[in-house]
Amino acid sequence: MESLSQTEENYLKAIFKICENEDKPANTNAIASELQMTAAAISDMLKRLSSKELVHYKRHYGVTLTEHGSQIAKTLIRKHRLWEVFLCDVLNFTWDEVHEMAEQLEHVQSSELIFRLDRFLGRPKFDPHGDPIPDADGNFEMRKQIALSALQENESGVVVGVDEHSSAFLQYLDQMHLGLGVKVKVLEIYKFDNSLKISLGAGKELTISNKVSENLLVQKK
Amino acid sequence: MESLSQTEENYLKAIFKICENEDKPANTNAIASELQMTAAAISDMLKRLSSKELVHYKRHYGVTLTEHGSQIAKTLIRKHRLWEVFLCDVLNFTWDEVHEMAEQLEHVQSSELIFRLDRFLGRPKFDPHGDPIPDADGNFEMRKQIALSALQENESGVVVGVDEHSSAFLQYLDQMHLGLGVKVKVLEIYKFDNSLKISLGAGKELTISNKVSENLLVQKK
DNA sequence: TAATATTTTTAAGTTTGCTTAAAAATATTT
DNA sequence: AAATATTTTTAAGCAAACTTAAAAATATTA
Repeated sequence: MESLSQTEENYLKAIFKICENEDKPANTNAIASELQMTAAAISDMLKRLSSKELVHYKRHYGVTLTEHGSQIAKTLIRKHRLWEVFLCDVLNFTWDEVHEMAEQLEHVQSSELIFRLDRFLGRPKFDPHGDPIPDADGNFEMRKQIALSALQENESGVVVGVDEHSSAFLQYLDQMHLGLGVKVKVLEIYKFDNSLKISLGAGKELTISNKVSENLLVQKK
Repeated sequence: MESLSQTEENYLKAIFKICENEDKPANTNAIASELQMTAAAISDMLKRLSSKELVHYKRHYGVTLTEHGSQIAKTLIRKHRLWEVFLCDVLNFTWDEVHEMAEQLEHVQSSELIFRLDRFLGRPKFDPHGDPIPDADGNFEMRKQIALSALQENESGVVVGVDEHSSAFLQYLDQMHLGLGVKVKVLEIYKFDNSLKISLGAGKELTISNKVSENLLVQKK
Protein backbone atom coordinates (compact mmCIF):
# COMPACT_ATOMS: atom_id res chain seq x y z
CA MET A 1 0.00 0.00 0.00
CA GLU A 2 1.95 2.92 -1.37
CA SER A 3 0.98 6.02 0.54
CA LEU A 4 -0.71 8.84 -1.35
CA SER A 5 0.44 12.39 -1.89
CA GLN A 6 -1.49 15.17 -0.18
CA THR A 7 -2.66 16.22 -3.61
CA GLU A 8 -4.11 12.81 -4.40
CA GLU A 9 -5.76 12.74 -0.98
CA ASN A 10 -7.40 16.09 -1.69
CA TYR A 11 -8.86 14.78 -4.93
CA LEU A 12 -10.42 11.81 -3.14
CA LYS A 13 -11.91 14.12 -0.52
CA ALA A 14 -13.34 16.40 -3.19
CA ILE A 15 -14.95 13.51 -5.08
CA PHE A 16 -16.36 12.11 -1.84
CA LYS A 17 -17.84 15.47 -0.92
CA ILE A 18 -19.52 15.87 -4.30
CA CYS A 19 -20.91 12.32 -4.45
CA GLU A 20 -22.04 12.47 -0.82
CA ASN A 21 -24.93 14.81 -1.53
CA GLU A 22 -26.14 13.84 -4.98
CA ASP A 23 -26.07 10.13 -5.56
CA LYS A 24 -24.42 10.19 -8.98
CA PRO A 25 -20.88 10.34 -10.39
CA ALA A 26 -18.89 13.54 -9.88
CA ASN A 27 -18.24 15.41 -13.10
CA THR A 28 -14.93 17.02 -14.00
CA ASN A 29 -16.10 20.62 -13.70
CA ALA A 30 -17.54 20.07 -10.24
CA ILE A 31 -14.23 18.71 -9.01
CA ALA A 32 -12.35 21.52 -10.72
CA SER A 33 -14.54 24.08 -8.99
CA GLU A 34 -14.23 22.34 -5.61
CA LEU A 35 -10.42 22.25 -5.86
CA GLN A 36 -10.10 25.61 -7.64
CA MET A 37 -8.26 24.10 -10.58
CA THR A 38 -8.74 23.77 -14.33
CA ALA A 39 -10.72 20.89 -15.77
CA ALA A 40 -7.60 19.75 -17.61
CA ALA A 41 -5.80 19.12 -14.34
CA ILE A 42 -8.71 17.00 -13.14
CA SER A 43 -8.81 14.83 -16.28
CA ASP A 44 -5.08 14.32 -15.85
CA MET A 45 -5.32 13.21 -12.25
CA LEU A 46 -8.41 11.04 -12.71
CA LYS A 47 -6.43 8.82 -15.05
CA ARG A 48 -3.75 8.38 -12.40
CA LEU A 49 -6.24 7.72 -9.59
CA SER A 50 -7.99 5.24 -11.84
CA SER A 51 -4.79 3.32 -12.53
CA LYS A 52 -4.31 3.09 -8.77
CA GLU A 53 -7.86 1.72 -8.48
CA LEU A 54 -8.98 4.51 -6.20
CA VAL A 55 -11.76 5.67 -8.54
CA HIS A 56 -14.06 4.25 -11.20
CA TYR A 57 -13.48 6.49 -14.18
CA LYS A 58 -15.18 6.45 -17.55
CA ARG A 59 -14.19 9.18 -19.98
CA HIS A 60 -16.83 11.81 -20.68
CA TYR A 61 -19.08 10.22 -18.08
CA GLY A 62 -17.97 10.94 -14.54
CA VAL A 63 -16.15 9.44 -11.61
CA THR A 64 -16.99 7.62 -8.37
CA LEU A 65 -14.76 6.34 -5.59
CA THR A 66 -13.90 2.66 -5.33
CA GLU A 67 -14.36 1.01 -1.95
CA HIS A 68 -10.66 1.61 -1.30
CA GLY A 69 -10.82 5.25 -2.38
CA SER A 70 -13.90 5.77 -0.26
CA GLN A 71 -12.21 4.33 2.83
CA ILE A 72 -9.29 6.71 2.38
CA ALA A 73 -11.64 9.68 1.98
CA LYS A 74 -13.59 8.75 5.09
CA THR A 75 -10.39 8.37 7.09
CA LEU A 76 -9.35 11.86 5.98
CA ILE A 77 -12.70 13.26 7.09
CA ARG A 78 -12.34 11.45 10.40
CA LYS A 79 -8.88 12.94 10.91
CA HIS A 80 -9.99 16.41 9.86
CA ARG A 81 -12.92 16.47 12.26
CA LEU A 82 -11.03 14.98 15.19
CA TRP A 83 -8.33 17.64 14.79
CA GLU A 84 -11.06 20.29 14.70
CA VAL A 85 -12.37 18.99 18.03
CA PHE A 86 -8.84 19.14 19.39
CA LEU A 87 -8.35 22.70 18.23
CA CYS A 88 -11.65 23.90 19.71
CA ASP A 89 -11.93 21.83 22.87
CA VAL A 90 -8.29 21.69 23.87
CA LEU A 91 -6.68 24.79 22.38
CA ASN A 92 -9.84 26.93 22.59
CA PHE A 93 -10.01 28.05 19.01
CA THR A 94 -13.44 29.14 17.78
CA TRP A 95 -15.36 27.14 15.21
CA ASP A 96 -14.64 29.64 12.46
CA GLU A 97 -10.85 29.42 12.91
CA VAL A 98 -10.10 25.72 12.67
CA HIS A 99 -10.71 24.64 9.08
CA GLU A 100 -7.39 25.62 7.53
CA MET A 101 -5.32 24.05 10.30
CA ALA A 102 -7.33 20.83 10.20
CA GLU A 103 -6.87 20.81 6.44
CA GLN A 104 -3.14 20.42 7.05
CA LEU A 105 -3.29 18.23 10.13
CA GLU A 106 -5.49 15.65 8.38
CA HIS A 107 -2.56 14.69 6.14
CA VAL A 108 -0.28 13.63 9.00
CA GLN A 109 0.26 9.90 8.52
CA SER A 110 -0.14 7.79 11.63
CA SER A 111 -3.12 5.65 12.47
CA GLU A 112 -1.88 5.25 16.03
CA LEU A 113 -1.87 9.04 16.39
CA ILE A 114 -5.52 9.24 15.36
CA PHE A 115 -6.44 6.33 17.60
CA ARG A 116 -4.89 8.07 20.59
CA LEU A 117 -6.21 11.51 19.69
CA ASP A 118 -9.72 10.06 19.46
CA ARG A 119 -9.35 8.39 22.86
CA PHE A 120 -7.88 11.54 24.42
CA LEU A 121 -10.80 13.62 23.17
CA GLY A 122 -13.31 11.15 24.59
CA ARG A 123 -14.31 9.56 21.28
CA PRO A 124 -16.43 12.51 20.11
CA LYS A 125 -19.19 11.74 17.62
CA PHE A 126 -19.50 15.25 16.14
CA ASP A 127 -17.08 18.03 15.28
CA PRO A 128 -17.41 21.68 16.40
CA HIS A 129 -19.75 22.43 13.49
CA GLY A 130 -22.00 19.48 14.31
CA ASP A 131 -20.71 17.33 11.45
CA PRO A 132 -20.55 13.62 12.29
CA ILE A 133 -17.11 12.06 12.82
CA PRO A 134 -16.92 8.66 11.10
CA ASP A 135 -15.63 5.85 13.29
CA ALA A 136 -12.42 3.96 12.51
CA ASP A 137 -14.34 1.78 10.01
CA GLY A 138 -15.78 4.79 8.20
CA ASN A 139 -19.31 4.60 9.57
CA PHE A 140 -21.10 7.90 10.11
CA GLU A 141 -23.65 8.32 12.87
CA MET A 142 -26.72 9.74 11.16
CA ARG A 143 -29.17 12.12 12.77
CA LYS A 144 -32.65 13.22 11.84
CA GLN A 145 -31.71 16.80 11.10
CA ILE A 146 -33.54 19.30 8.92
CA ALA A 147 -32.97 22.89 7.91
CA LEU A 148 -34.55 25.43 10.27
CA SER A 149 -36.33 26.79 7.21
CA ALA A 150 -38.31 23.54 7.01
CA LEU A 151 -40.06 24.10 10.36
CA GLN A 152 -43.65 25.35 10.49
CA GLU A 153 -44.88 28.18 12.70
CA ASN A 154 -44.82 27.26 16.40
CA GLU A 155 -42.53 24.28 15.82
CA SER A 156 -39.31 24.02 17.84
CA GLY A 157 -35.89 22.49 17.32
CA VAL A 158 -32.36 22.32 18.69
CA VAL A 159 -29.49 23.62 16.56
CA VAL A 160 -27.24 20.63 15.73
CA GLY A 161 -25.26 21.78 12.72
CA VAL A 162 -24.63 24.12 9.80
CA ASP A 163 -24.73 23.58 6.07
CA GLU A 164 -22.38 26.44 5.28
CA HIS A 165 -18.96 26.71 6.93
CA SER A 166 -17.72 30.18 5.98
CA SER A 167 -16.19 32.29 8.75
CA ALA A 168 -18.63 35.06 7.96
CA PHE A 169 -21.63 32.81 8.59
CA LEU A 170 -20.17 31.19 11.70
CA GLN A 171 -19.26 34.55 13.19
CA TYR A 172 -22.74 35.85 12.46
CA LEU A 173 -24.21 32.88 14.35
CA ASP A 174 -21.91 33.58 17.30
CA GLN A 175 -23.08 37.18 17.38
CA MET A 176 -26.71 36.07 17.42
CA HIS A 177 -26.00 33.39 20.03
CA LEU A 178 -27.14 30.76 17.59
CA GLY A 179 -24.57 28.11 18.47
CA LEU A 180 -24.93 24.33 18.65
CA GLY A 181 -27.38 23.17 21.30
CA VAL A 182 -29.48 26.31 21.27
CA LYS A 183 -33.23 25.68 21.34
CA VAL A 184 -35.20 27.72 18.81
CA LYS A 185 -38.91 28.14 18.13
CA VAL A 186 -40.39 29.53 14.93
CA LEU A 187 -42.78 32.33 15.94
CA GLU A 188 -43.66 33.68 12.53
CA ILE A 189 -42.86 33.06 8.86
CA TYR A 190 -42.85 36.13 6.61
CA LYS A 191 -44.02 34.71 3.31
CA PHE A 192 -42.72 37.40 0.95
CA ASP A 193 -39.03 36.62 1.63
CA ASN A 194 -39.31 33.58 3.89
CA SER A 195 -37.52 35.30 6.73
CA LEU A 196 -38.34 34.03 10.21
CA LYS A 197 -39.04 35.46 13.61
CA ILE A 198 -37.67 32.96 16.11
CA SER A 199 -37.29 32.82 19.85
CA LEU A 200 -34.16 31.58 21.59
CA GLY A 201 -34.01 29.98 25.01
CA ALA A 202 -34.02 32.99 27.35
CA GLY A 203 -37.12 34.73 25.99
CA LYS A 204 -35.03 36.51 23.33
CA GLU A 205 -36.51 37.08 19.88
CA LEU A 206 -34.66 37.38 16.61
CA THR A 207 -35.42 37.80 12.92
CA ILE A 208 -33.29 35.86 10.47
CA SER A 209 -33.17 35.69 6.70
CA ASN A 210 -34.06 32.64 4.63
CA LYS A 211 -30.36 32.30 3.71
CA VAL A 212 -29.61 31.81 7.40
CA SER A 213 -32.48 29.43 8.20
CA GLU A 214 -31.66 27.28 5.17
CA ASN A 215 -28.12 26.78 6.45
CA LEU A 216 -28.98 26.12 10.09
CA LEU A 217 -29.66 22.46 10.84
CA VAL A 218 -31.97 21.55 13.70
CA GLN A 219 -33.39 18.49 15.30
CA LYS A 220 -37.16 18.80 15.62
CA LYS A 221 -38.35 18.79 19.21
CA MET B 1 6.56 36.53 2.64
CA GLU B 2 5.86 33.62 0.30
CA SER B 3 5.58 30.48 2.35
CA LEU B 4 8.11 27.71 1.78
CA SER B 5 7.55 24.15 0.60
CA GLN B 6 8.13 21.35 3.04
CA THR B 7 11.12 20.39 0.97
CA GLU B 8 12.70 23.81 1.27
CA GLU B 9 12.00 23.80 5.00
CA ASN B 10 13.78 20.47 5.34
CA TYR B 11 16.87 21.85 3.63
CA LEU B 12 17.01 24.77 6.05
CA LYS B 13 16.70 22.40 9.00
CA ALA B 14 19.47 20.18 7.65
CA ILE B 15 21.81 23.12 7.15
CA PHE B 16 21.02 24.43 10.61
CA LYS B 17 21.71 21.06 12.16
CA ILE B 18 25.07 20.74 10.44
CA CYS B 19 26.23 24.28 11.21
CA GLU B 20 24.98 24.04 14.80
CA ASN B 21 27.76 21.70 15.91
CA GLU B 22 30.79 22.76 13.89
CA ASP B 23 31.01 26.50 13.46
CA LYS B 24 31.71 26.54 9.72
CA PRO B 25 29.72 26.42 6.48
CA ALA B 26 27.87 23.22 5.64
CA ASN B 27 29.27 21.44 2.62
CA THR B 28 27.19 19.86 -0.10
CA ASN B 29 28.01 16.26 0.75
CA ALA B 30 27.09 16.70 4.40
CA ILE B 31 23.67 18.02 3.46
CA ALA B 32 23.23 15.25 0.89
CA SER B 33 24.00 12.67 3.52
CA GLU B 34 21.70 14.31 6.10
CA LEU B 35 18.79 14.39 3.63
CA GLN B 36 19.64 11.10 1.92
CA MET B 37 19.91 12.69 -1.50
CA THR B 38 22.52 13.12 -4.21
CA ALA B 39 24.92 16.05 -4.13
CA ALA B 40 23.50 17.25 -7.43
CA ALA B 41 20.08 17.78 -5.86
CA ILE B 42 21.67 19.86 -3.12
CA SER B 43 23.58 22.11 -5.52
CA ASP B 44 20.34 22.61 -7.38
CA MET B 45 18.35 23.62 -4.31
CA LEU B 46 21.08 25.81 -2.81
CA LYS B 47 20.83 28.10 -5.82
CA ARG B 48 17.09 28.45 -5.29
CA LEU B 49 17.42 29.03 -1.53
CA SER B 50 20.12 31.58 -2.24
CA SER B 51 17.92 33.52 -4.66
CA LYS B 52 15.30 33.66 -1.91
CA GLU B 53 17.98 35.01 0.45
CA LEU B 54 17.56 32.15 2.89
CA VAL B 55 21.20 31.06 2.62
CA HIS B 56 24.61 32.55 1.90
CA TYR B 57 25.93 30.39 -0.89
CA LYS B 58 29.34 30.55 -2.57
CA ARG B 59 30.05 27.90 -5.19
CA HIS B 60 32.60 25.27 -4.22
CA TYR B 61 32.84 26.79 -0.76
CA GLY B 62 29.84 25.96 1.38
CA VAL B 63 26.62 27.37 2.70
CA THR B 64 25.35 29.11 5.83
CA LEU B 65 21.88 30.31 6.77
CA THR B 66 20.98 33.99 6.54
CA GLU B 67 19.32 35.56 9.56
CA HIS B 68 15.96 34.94 7.88
CA GLY B 69 16.80 31.33 7.04
CA SER B 70 18.02 30.75 10.55
CA GLN B 71 14.82 32.11 12.07
CA ILE B 72 12.77 29.74 9.94
CA ALA B 73 14.93 26.77 10.92
CA LYS B 74 14.64 27.63 14.62
CA THR B 75 10.87 27.96 14.33
CA LEU B 76 10.74 24.51 12.74
CA ILE B 77 12.80 23.07 15.59
CA ARG B 78 10.51 24.80 18.08
CA LYS B 79 7.46 23.32 16.41
CA HIS B 80 9.00 19.86 16.13
CA ARG B 81 9.95 19.73 19.80
CA LEU B 82 6.66 21.16 21.07
CA TRP B 83 4.77 18.52 19.10
CA GLU B 84 7.04 15.85 20.59
CA VAL B 85 6.12 17.07 24.06
CA PHE B 86 2.46 16.92 23.08
CA LEU B 87 2.78 13.39 21.76
CA CYS B 88 4.58 12.13 24.88
CA ASP B 89 2.92 14.12 27.64
CA VAL B 90 -0.62 14.26 26.29
CA LEU B 91 -1.00 11.21 24.07
CA ASN B 92 1.43 9.05 26.07
CA PHE B 93 3.70 8.00 23.24
CA THR B 94 7.21 6.92 24.28
CA TRP B 95 10.27 8.99 23.39
CA ASP B 96 11.35 6.56 20.69
CA GLU B 97 8.02 6.78 18.82
CA VAL B 98 7.52 10.48 18.26
CA HIS B 99 10.13 11.65 15.76
CA GLU B 100 8.38 10.72 12.51
CA MET B 101 5.05 12.23 13.55
CA ALA B 102 6.70 15.45 14.74
CA GLU B 103 8.58 15.57 11.44
CA GLN B 104 5.19 15.96 9.72
CA LEU B 105 3.47 18.09 12.35
CA GLU B 106 6.26 20.67 12.29
CA HIS B 107 5.22 21.70 8.77
CA VAL B 108 1.69 22.73 9.75
CA GLN B 109 1.50 26.46 9.13
CA SER B 110 -0.04 28.51 11.92
CA SER B 111 1.83 30.60 14.42
CA GLU B 112 -1.28 30.92 16.56
CA LEU B 113 -1.46 27.14 16.75
CA ILE B 114 2.08 26.94 18.07
CA PHE B 115 1.48 29.77 20.50
CA ARG B 116 -1.54 27.97 21.95
CA LEU B 117 0.09 24.54 21.93
CA ASP B 118 3.04 25.98 23.86
CA ARG B 119 0.71 27.56 26.41
CA PHE B 120 -1.37 24.39 26.73
CA LEU B 121 1.75 22.33 27.39
CA GLY B 122 2.90 24.76 30.11
CA ARG B 123 5.66 26.41 28.06
CA PRO B 124 8.09 23.49 28.29
CA LYS B 125 11.78 24.30 27.95
CA PHE B 126 12.94 20.84 26.86
CA ASP B 127 11.53 18.08 24.66
CA PRO B 128 11.15 14.40 25.69
CA HIS B 129 14.78 13.72 24.70
CA GLY B 130 16.08 16.64 26.76
CA ASP B 131 16.70 18.87 23.75
CA PRO B 132 16.04 22.55 24.41
CA ILE B 133 12.94 24.12 22.84
CA PRO B 134 13.77 27.56 21.43
CA ASP B 135 11.41 30.34 22.50
CA ALA B 136 9.27 32.24 20.00
CA ASP B 137 12.27 34.47 19.17
CA GLY B 138 14.52 31.49 18.49
CA ASN B 139 16.55 31.64 21.70
CA PHE B 140 17.70 28.33 23.12
CA GLU B 141 18.11 27.84 26.85
CA MET B 142 21.62 26.47 27.24
CA ARG B 143 22.67 24.02 29.92
CA LYS B 144 26.07 22.94 31.18
CA GLN B 145 25.76 19.39 29.93
CA ILE B 146 28.56 16.92 29.18
CA ALA B 147 28.73 13.37 27.94
CA LEU B 148 28.64 10.79 30.70
CA SER B 149 31.92 9.50 29.24
CA ALA B 150 33.61 12.75 30.34
CA LEU B 151 33.05 12.10 34.04
CA GLN B 152 35.89 10.82 36.25
CA GLU B 153 35.63 7.91 38.67
CA ASN B 154 33.39 8.74 41.64
CA GLU B 155 31.84 11.76 39.93
CA SER B 156 28.06 11.97 39.66
CA GLY B 157 25.57 13.52 37.29
CA VAL B 158 21.91 13.64 36.31
CA VAL B 159 20.83 12.43 32.87
CA VAL B 160 19.49 15.43 30.96
CA GLY B 161 19.67 14.39 27.32
CA VAL B 162 20.91 12.13 24.55
CA ASP B 163 23.17 12.76 21.59
CA GLU B 164 21.75 9.94 19.51
CA HIS B 165 18.04 9.63 18.83
CA SER B 166 17.64 6.19 17.25
CA SER B 167 14.80 4.03 18.54
CA ALA B 168 17.27 1.26 19.28
CA PHE B 169 19.30 3.49 21.60
CA LEU B 170 16.26 5.03 23.29
CA GLN B 171 14.67 1.63 23.86
CA TYR B 172 17.95 0.34 25.30
CA LEU B 173 18.00 3.25 27.75
CA ASP B 174 14.40 2.48 28.79
CA GLN B 175 15.34 -1.13 29.45
CA MET B 176 18.26 -0.02 31.64
CA HIS B 177 16.10 2.57 33.39
CA LEU B 178 18.43 5.28 32.17
CA GLY B 179 15.79 7.91 31.43
CA LEU B 180 15.94 11.68 31.86
CA GLY B 181 16.35 12.77 35.47
CA VAL B 182 18.11 9.61 36.62
CA LYS B 183 21.11 10.23 38.89
CA VAL B 184 24.19 8.24 37.94
CA LYS B 185 27.60 7.84 39.56
CA VAL B 186 30.69 6.52 37.81
CA LEU B 187 32.08 3.70 39.96
CA GLU B 188 34.82 2.44 37.69
CA ILE B 189 36.31 3.17 34.28
CA TYR B 190 37.68 0.17 32.38
CA LYS B 191 40.55 1.68 30.45
CA PHE B 192 40.91 -0.93 27.70
CA ASP B 193 37.53 -0.16 26.10
CA ASN B 194 36.36 2.83 28.16
CA SER B 195 33.28 1.00 29.36
CA LEU B 196 31.88 2.18 32.69
CA LYS B 197 30.46 0.65 35.81
CA ILE B 198 27.86 3.06 37.10
CA SER B 199 25.35 3.11 39.90
CA LEU B 200 21.78 4.31 39.50
CA GLY B 201 19.61 5.81 42.23
CA ALA B 202 18.32 2.75 44.04
CA GLY B 203 21.64 1.04 44.71
CA LYS B 204 21.53 -0.66 41.31
CA GLU B 205 24.76 -1.14 39.36
CA LEU B 206 25.19 -1.35 35.63
CA THR B 207 27.98 -1.67 33.08
CA ILE B 208 27.65 0.36 29.88
CA SER B 209 29.78 0.64 26.77
CA ASN B 210 31.66 3.73 25.69
CA LYS B 211 29.22 4.11 22.79
CA VAL B 212 26.45 4.50 25.35
CA SER B 213 28.26 6.85 27.73
CA GLU B 214 29.34 9.09 24.86
CA ASN B 215 25.72 9.56 23.82
CA LEU B 216 24.27 10.11 27.29
CA LEU B 217 24.33 13.73 28.36
CA VAL B 218 24.52 14.57 32.06
CA GLN B 219 24.67 17.59 34.27
CA LYS B 220 27.53 17.23 36.74
CA LYS B 221 26.37 17.15 40.35
C1' DT C 1 -31.82 17.39 -37.21
C1' DA C 2 -28.71 20.87 -37.78
C1' DA C 3 -26.52 24.53 -35.35
C1' DT C 4 -24.82 26.01 -31.20
C1' DA C 5 -23.20 25.66 -26.62
C1' DT C 6 -21.12 23.19 -22.97
C1' DT C 7 -18.20 19.84 -21.05
C1' DT C 8 -14.35 17.02 -21.22
C1' DT C 9 -10.13 15.46 -23.00
C1' DT C 10 -5.75 15.84 -25.32
C1' DA C 11 -1.57 18.24 -26.48
C1' DA C 12 2.15 21.09 -25.45
C1' DG C 13 4.59 23.63 -22.11
C1' DT C 14 5.98 25.01 -17.12
C1' DT C 15 7.88 24.47 -12.34
C1' DT C 16 9.59 21.76 -8.59
C1' DG C 17 12.51 18.52 -7.07
C1' DC C 18 14.69 14.75 -7.91
C1' DT C 19 18.10 11.31 -10.78
C1' DT C 20 22.54 9.76 -13.39
C1' DA C 21 26.56 10.89 -15.88
C1' DA C 22 30.05 13.97 -17.20
C1' DA C 23 32.78 18.11 -16.39
C1' DA C 24 35.06 21.29 -13.49
C1' DA C 25 37.02 22.83 -9.33
C1' DT C 26 39.50 21.92 -5.21
C1' DA C 27 42.47 18.81 -2.13
C1' DT C 28 45.75 15.38 -1.32
C1' DT C 29 49.52 12.63 -2.21
C1' DT C 30 53.83 11.36 -4.25
C1' DA D 1 54.57 20.55 -9.13
C1' DA D 2 52.37 16.76 -11.28
C1' DA D 3 49.30 13.04 -10.65
C1' DT D 4 45.52 11.36 -8.33
C1' DA D 5 41.49 11.60 -5.57
C1' DT D 6 37.61 13.95 -3.82
C1' DT D 7 34.05 17.24 -3.91
C1' DT D 8 31.02 20.08 -6.26
C1' DT D 9 28.67 21.72 -10.15
C1' DT D 10 26.58 21.44 -14.63
C1' DA D 11 23.92 19.08 -18.09
C1' DA D 12 20.34 16.25 -19.58
C1' DG D 13 16.40 13.79 -18.37
C1' DC D 14 12.33 12.26 -15.59
C1' DA D 15 7.83 12.34 -12.82
C1' DA D 16 4.24 14.92 -10.50
C1' DA D 17 1.08 18.32 -10.83
C1' DC D 18 -0.19 22.12 -12.68
C1' DT D 19 -1.27 25.73 -16.85
C1' DT D 20 -3.31 27.44 -21.55
C1' DA D 21 -5.06 26.43 -25.99
C1' DA D 22 -7.09 23.43 -29.22
C1' DA D 23 -9.76 19.32 -30.34
C1' DA D 24 -13.32 16.10 -29.48
C1' DA D 25 -17.36 14.45 -27.35
C1' DT D 26 -21.79 15.28 -25.46
C1' DA D 27 -26.00 18.34 -24.66
C1' DT D 28 -29.12 21.83 -25.78
C1' DT D 29 -31.83 24.60 -28.59
C1' DA D 30 -33.95 26.52 -32.64
